[in-house]
Amino acid sequence: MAKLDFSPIADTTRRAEIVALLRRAILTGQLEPGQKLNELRISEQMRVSRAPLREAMRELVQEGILTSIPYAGTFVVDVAAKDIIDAYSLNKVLDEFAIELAWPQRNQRFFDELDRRHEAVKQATRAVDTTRQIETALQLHGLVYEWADNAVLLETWQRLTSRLQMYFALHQRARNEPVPAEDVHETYVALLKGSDMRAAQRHAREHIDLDFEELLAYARGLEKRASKN
Amino acid sequence: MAKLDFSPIADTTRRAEIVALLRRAILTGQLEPGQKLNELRISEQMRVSRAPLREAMRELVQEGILTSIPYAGTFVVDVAAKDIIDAYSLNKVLDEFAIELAWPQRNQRFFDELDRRHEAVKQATRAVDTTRQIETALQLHGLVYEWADNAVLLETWQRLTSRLQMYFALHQRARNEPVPAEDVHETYVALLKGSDMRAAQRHAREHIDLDFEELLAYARGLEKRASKN
DNA sequence: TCTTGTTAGATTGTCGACAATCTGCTTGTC
DNA sequence: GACAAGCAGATTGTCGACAATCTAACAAGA
Repeated sequence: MAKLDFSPIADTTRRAEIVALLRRAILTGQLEPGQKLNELRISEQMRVSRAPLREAMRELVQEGILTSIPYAGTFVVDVAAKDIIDAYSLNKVLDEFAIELAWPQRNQRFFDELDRRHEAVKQATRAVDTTRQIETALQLHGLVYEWADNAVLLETWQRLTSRLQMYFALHQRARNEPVPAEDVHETYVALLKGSDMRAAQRHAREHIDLDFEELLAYARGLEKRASKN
Repeated sequence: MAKLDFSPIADTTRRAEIVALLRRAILTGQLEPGQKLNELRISEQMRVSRAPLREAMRELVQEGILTSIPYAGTFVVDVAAKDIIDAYSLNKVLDEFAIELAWPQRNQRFFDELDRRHEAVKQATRAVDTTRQIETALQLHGLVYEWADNAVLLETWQRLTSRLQMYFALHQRARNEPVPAEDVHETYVALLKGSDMRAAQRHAREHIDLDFEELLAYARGLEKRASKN
């Protein structure tokens, strides 16, 4: 019998589809921070009842991108400068740990996948598709987590990623100019292929800091706007 | 006007109460790993409809202590040795980070709270209340996270704590003998009061390893039992 | 004018019933 | 006896309606 790996079939519940739809809307910035989600309106738009919609919302609340106040409503989480700083500083620590765990697991398949994802980033960059650019970049960074062989770490990172993606999207949206077309991941990929783990960890930190500077500037703008109200 | 700090009023939704009830049942081991949660039966026992119960379950699924399979049911997560190892190794990294962040924030209030929580552990130990012993020990360890002033880190740890508490409870439940009455936190507390941060971090790691050895032995038993089926 | 009480409208929380799906048993066929 | 098809029961997923609660506007009184 020919050996064939089947991927798991898609979730067939409305709930799962609603979660995907809402998550995408939030992470791409179509739903803005602080915005209220009206259950009746959304359920009518999606042509579903409120039950699966509400269950989906509970999931996203636990995922940390929605926040719920009883009898008041469910809102897209507000983003403060502090949140971005916190997420990034934790991300640094986790990245270092992930690289350490993944390091001995690296093999040809790892390198191939690394190249594949790097290529996806470059392609999105060429196409000037900012949303996809963010997605692919995070997927590139996610590879070490997937290879770290630590389910809890991977899950933690995926939760963190949700917010990072949201922050990036907001950032991109805020500034009207297009994203830089240069490829900042060249060194990162090269180091992950190399033999100096410490160097790779160090670069991951510095690389993150680089993006961080821009994001932080955006965050400060948020703060200023908030203090006006 | 006298200055008075009001704490936020309790959540008044059935959903929130159900979450608390179920979480407690799982973390204390009353609901065993792999066990199926029958919605109709539970909703009748609690005298609520299935809607808030299901929403509560979604939250606990995202929290990582329940797992759901569409049209099949919702189950208490299975615990494998690998899960315990993964959770603990991540916990070590986070502990080190938390201590680093909390270190410059320490003040008299921190030390007072540290003593208070330490006292709570000792009291639970004297009373041979194993469930409470686990709870208080985790709260003691949680202090540095609360003082680290990083919301994302704190939230991550709280999620991790859920599982750790569950693992400990299962462990305690598995062995019939009572828990050791000695106090293993004396050194931990002393080091957090001291001036050598590295020493405190190092001890946190080793201390965790200590508990870990016992837990791992339990985990191996689980593996053996699983392989029989 | 400021505060307090009231009320109407909108929105969230909860309920009971129905639809979709799964599981295990039974039946029939070879 | 082995195996597939089909049926019945139980359980989960979804729906529409009702109850509880909040918000904002308005009225009444100090």
